[in-house]
Amino acid sequence: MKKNQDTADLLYHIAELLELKGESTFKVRAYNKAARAVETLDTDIQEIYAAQDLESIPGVGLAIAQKIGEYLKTGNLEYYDELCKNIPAGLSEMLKIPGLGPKTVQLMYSRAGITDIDALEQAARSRRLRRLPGFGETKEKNIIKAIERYRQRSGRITFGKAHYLMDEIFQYLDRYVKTGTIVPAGSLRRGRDTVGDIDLLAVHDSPGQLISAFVGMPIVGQVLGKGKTKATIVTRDAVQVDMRILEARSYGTSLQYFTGSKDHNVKLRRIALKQGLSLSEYALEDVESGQKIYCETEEEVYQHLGLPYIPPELREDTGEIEAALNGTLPHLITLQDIRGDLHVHSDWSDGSDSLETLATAAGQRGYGYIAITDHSRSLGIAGGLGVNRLQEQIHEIQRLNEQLDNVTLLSGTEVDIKADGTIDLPDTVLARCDVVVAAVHSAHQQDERTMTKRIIRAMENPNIDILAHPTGRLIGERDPYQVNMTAVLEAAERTGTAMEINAQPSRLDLIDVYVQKAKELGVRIAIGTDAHASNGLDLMQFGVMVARRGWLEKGDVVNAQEADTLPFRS
DNA sequence: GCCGTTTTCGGCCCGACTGTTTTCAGTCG
Repeated sequence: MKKNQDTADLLYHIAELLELKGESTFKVRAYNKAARAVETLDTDIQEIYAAQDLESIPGVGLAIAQKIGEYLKTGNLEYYDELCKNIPAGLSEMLKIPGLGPKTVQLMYSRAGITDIDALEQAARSRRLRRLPGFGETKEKNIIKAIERYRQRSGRITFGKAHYLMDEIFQYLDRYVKTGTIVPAGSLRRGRDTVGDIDLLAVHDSPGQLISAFVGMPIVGQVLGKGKTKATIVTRDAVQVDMRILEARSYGTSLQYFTGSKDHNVKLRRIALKQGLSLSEYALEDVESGQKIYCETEEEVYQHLGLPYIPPELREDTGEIEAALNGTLPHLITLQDIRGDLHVHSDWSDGSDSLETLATAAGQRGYGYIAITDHSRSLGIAGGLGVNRLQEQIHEIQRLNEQLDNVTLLSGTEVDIKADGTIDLPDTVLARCDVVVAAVHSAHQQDERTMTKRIIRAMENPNIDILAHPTGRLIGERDPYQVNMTAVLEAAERTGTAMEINAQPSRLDLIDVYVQKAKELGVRIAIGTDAHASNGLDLMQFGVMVARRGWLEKGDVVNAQEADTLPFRS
């Protein structure tokens, strides 16, 4: 569904160009909103276009629908070409420099002829920028620093990296917050698979002291801002972290506000206004009387608006507010619901721990079972098991199970889906396994049609229980392969194959949008850590996060069941 | 440009911080 992303990118770019042109912010917002809606569609936009139903996409009206239509039909958009003609291409990239917005970029272009980042840097270094109205020496220096940061910045980081960085910060600040609390907000709290920057909120008796400690941490590379209630730093490896100090009486409204998403908040505020209430991070305020209602918890905020509590992972304005109004919010799965792990590697292939060690680790986590799914023989590089070794392992697991008390080891394998969709181990051997996980590990470059056919062929093999890391992406390193995920999900439903949410922070696929789609289709989901050592079992929390973002409940997840009721054990 | 259990026209979330301004505009989240 590359066209969805292409279309969304086009709309995003139009929004940027309109911004630079000085168009109404509402128009800009409209294009951005439409772009986001297209980006998160779980249907191929070409199908929607073919059904002449583009305007059914929320945020897409007549004007944008026509533009999308023209683009899909001809591969071009005259309106867009016209915009590009009048605005130098480099201006869009200048907008990406933190601190520079459309007004500033436009001013620098019209008054100083600056059309890209290189020219901007030159102007700043030669002290020509400070002559512009509203500019000064400080601003000039800040722009130079911002450009340097922009050039070394790595973009969004994985949720896992953000999570571990947050832990590190908490450990450091621990001694300062004995009398208060610090919690994450923003996309980190919502559990997005990538995080742009880290938002932290704190309640503390001596805000000044906490802010000073925060900007003085050893990991700080640069302090971008430091005020009474908020500070912003960039770590040495270029991750931005914001810290805000809150008042205890406003904790609920503030946490709600800074958790976002922006779209969720906008809709929530609109609902508030309809009830005569203005919602800010400080309080709910009666518009007429000016009376303030303080909320110490998020639950109170939602309650005052007549809504049940909406978990952070759902707050993306993808129907959660409507579901809350209708009383149809899901009871999201939690880490405590997980009973086992169905994707684990041992030292029989490229893992580092023995079967016994893994069994013990599973027990320590309260699991009833884990499936040992070492690589099959195609992955020679990962020490893949051939038929004989796998049979040996099956015997060894049977032997161990007789000694184990609370944990059952399931014998399994992670087989390779070859380029033509066949499996690299014979069915006779697969049939002897408790769990067979299948995945693509090669020929990622196949076109969408070939890849889709390949995967579906594998799923039609009755021995295949789970399709692992279904898009093959490695966040920030490798794009997902081209595959028609809707067709794959329909095949999963038809063949009874479970789709995996791979809990590795660099993978985290199936992604949330398709998890939700899978649920709608009645496809089961397995959350697997793909652990290569016993501590890798702890990655489960990241997989559960994705499941929650996909609206999953306990009953939707295979490994939230006990071993004896697993659907594919015969 | 989109949208409608007060609206098909007139709205569209709200406040902190910064740098430059003597009272505010721009940017960000």
